Amino acid sequence: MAVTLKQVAKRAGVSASAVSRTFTQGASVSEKTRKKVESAAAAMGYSPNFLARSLTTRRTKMIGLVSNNFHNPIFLEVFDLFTRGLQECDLRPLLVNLTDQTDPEASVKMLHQYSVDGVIVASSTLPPSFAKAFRDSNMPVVHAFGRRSSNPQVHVVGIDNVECGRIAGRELARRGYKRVGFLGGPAIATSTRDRFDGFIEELTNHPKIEVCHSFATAYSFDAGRSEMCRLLAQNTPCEAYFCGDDVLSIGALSAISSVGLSVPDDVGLIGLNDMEMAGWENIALTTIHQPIAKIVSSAIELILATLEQPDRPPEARLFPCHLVERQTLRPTL
Amino acid sequence: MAVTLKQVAKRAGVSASAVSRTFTQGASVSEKTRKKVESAAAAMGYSPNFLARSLTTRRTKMIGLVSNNFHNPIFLEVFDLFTRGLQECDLRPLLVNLTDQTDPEASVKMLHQYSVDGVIVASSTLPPSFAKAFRDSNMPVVHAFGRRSSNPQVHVVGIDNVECGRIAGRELARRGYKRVGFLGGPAIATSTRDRFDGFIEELTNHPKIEVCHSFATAYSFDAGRSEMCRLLAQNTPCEAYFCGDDVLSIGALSAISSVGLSVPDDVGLIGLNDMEMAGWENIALTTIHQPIAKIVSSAIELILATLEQPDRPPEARLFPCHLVERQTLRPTL
DNA sequence: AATCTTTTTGCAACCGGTTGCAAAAACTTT
DNA sequence: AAAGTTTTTGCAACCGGTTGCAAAAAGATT
Repeated sequence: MAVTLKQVAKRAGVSASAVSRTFTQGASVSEKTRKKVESAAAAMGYSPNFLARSLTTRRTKMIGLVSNNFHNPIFLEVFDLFTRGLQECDLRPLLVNLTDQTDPEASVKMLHQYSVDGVIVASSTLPPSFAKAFRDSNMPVVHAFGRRSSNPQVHVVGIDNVECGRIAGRELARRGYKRVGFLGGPAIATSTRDRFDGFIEELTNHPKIEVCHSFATAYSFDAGRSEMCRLLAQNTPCEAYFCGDDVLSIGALSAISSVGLSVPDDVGLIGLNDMEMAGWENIALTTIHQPIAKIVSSAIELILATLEQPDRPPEARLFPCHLVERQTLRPTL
Repeated sequence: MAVTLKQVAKRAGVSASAVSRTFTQGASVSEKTRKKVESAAAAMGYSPNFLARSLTTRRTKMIGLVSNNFHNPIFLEVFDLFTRGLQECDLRPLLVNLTDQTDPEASVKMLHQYSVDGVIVASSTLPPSFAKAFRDSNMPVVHAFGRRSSNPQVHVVGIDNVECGRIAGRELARRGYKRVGFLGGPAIATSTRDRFDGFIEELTNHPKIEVCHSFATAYSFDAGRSEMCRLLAQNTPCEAYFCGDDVLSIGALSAISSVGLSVPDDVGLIGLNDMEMAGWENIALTTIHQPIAKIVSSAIELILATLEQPDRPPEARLFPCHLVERQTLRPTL
């Protein structure tokens, strides 16, 4: 059905190689044959088959984009940035949605079978070992929103979650809260663990502040809401909470207002991410800004560099985060 | 680097065909050679290269997933459903983000060059002609969330937007509003136009009700918010608005409360989509439910059917929508 | 054991391209 | 015009698989 190179060659009265070269960057073709080929190709509506080409060039220009965060609105922004960014580099994302049902190993094999040039794992909950599985299968990998591990095996681009925990702890202390809580995402998520560690660490500097903690089952509105409901039903809820993520915060916000309490007067909240929605006026969440655009573009840059130079030593790029004050923490005393 | 079929054949002491057949569904191989091949393959870590295979089978099992809705949170749900659904059918989505900068024609060519088996256009703003361009390039297409056109050229799966407009109109009338507005998405979006038409049509049955309309620049929070700000600054804003989409409604909601008015006492709002967020307690949007899970699974079913039978006549599957009452319209009189 | 069927197998051509190499063509230089 | 250079060209092999076909092997029937 589709027009092939040979047909074009025939019509243009040249060899197949000539046609191939016409469509290959930097190949040697005279102006005369190029013209002949181009007009024949245009007339027949020919364009080269990328997959056939990839067989010999060993480049598919496809990048596996693997994520398991399809319930956190911030990931729509992330996907938008990734797809645009990759497209600008002439790469196409092959999307993999890692659900509970899917076998992580299978996705490694699958992307290998499709010969993707590289893989970007975009997840703050997957362990470094997952990203490493791609590396073991000889694919360049970047783990975006991942955790820097002690002996780095893959590139990591993200934030310093421990430091974010410290920022949150410091901020709550500064505002004079005396009883504060950590409301994390899933207890197994590396991001939650790190944020927790930083938070606790910072608050050991303030021994008078009482600290408690709990974990939601996911980074989602519902999980945040139900966990906060549980907390509020206890005898002594905290005065303020550091939620592991904005969407958790928004769930918590909803729980708080539904029992008739108000934010920040009765309960303070601080989130993390600064997703678009956090700035919506009916939410106005005080939160720690995570520079996702930078993270994404840096991840793309790093995967590109690794395509050029596959044995590049693993690198960790962590971007600084900062507080964005809105209306869910009471003013400094 | 990667293990090839020939290497496996050599090690197993059989021909290349035997190896190929071992990995091909329903091919004829004796139990004995299959065992030999499988153990050799396992030892060497071989798995067939899908792209090389696709050259002869003419099936890549890749589906182009094209969208331009990367700013509406409902599309995260849509992407989640599409990616899971496709994965279950052993298909992989090649994602295309159609931004203002990207040339629509280029995406047609690109997906053609990657030999995708089919294309799903997931957008309520793109015109039918866009989906048709894929058809013209000989790819099976389904336009999800699209508009049924008078002479259908491609499959369409979605809702009856005109009917949704009627439902909204009927509901506002039933609640006794005397001055109602339509706050649409982009005026060129087919979905907005249809919803508008249905809304107007229904309200002609209620000549006493005054109707006005305006259009936001996009289906986004900001667009909804700024358009509603503009409306509220006018002399005589309406008593209630039908917003073309939930995220517009939420933007509008924010605008209304920021000028100190309350919903539904001062202004009523009804949205469309029933995205997850509409149910969040701090939003509680009354809206028209669009069955996205059904739309998505139906779109996948239809593309699968069309892969089997490429000349299947174009079909339109429109699902009924219904009102979900929450707290942004005043009670019936 | 001889014949007929059915199943399994390998050969070779093919899918749609790319690319090293040597010959041919086009320029330069003398 | 001959010789030397550089550029362009086509041949043929290759990328990693699949598949029609006829021969070989295995199984069934007499």
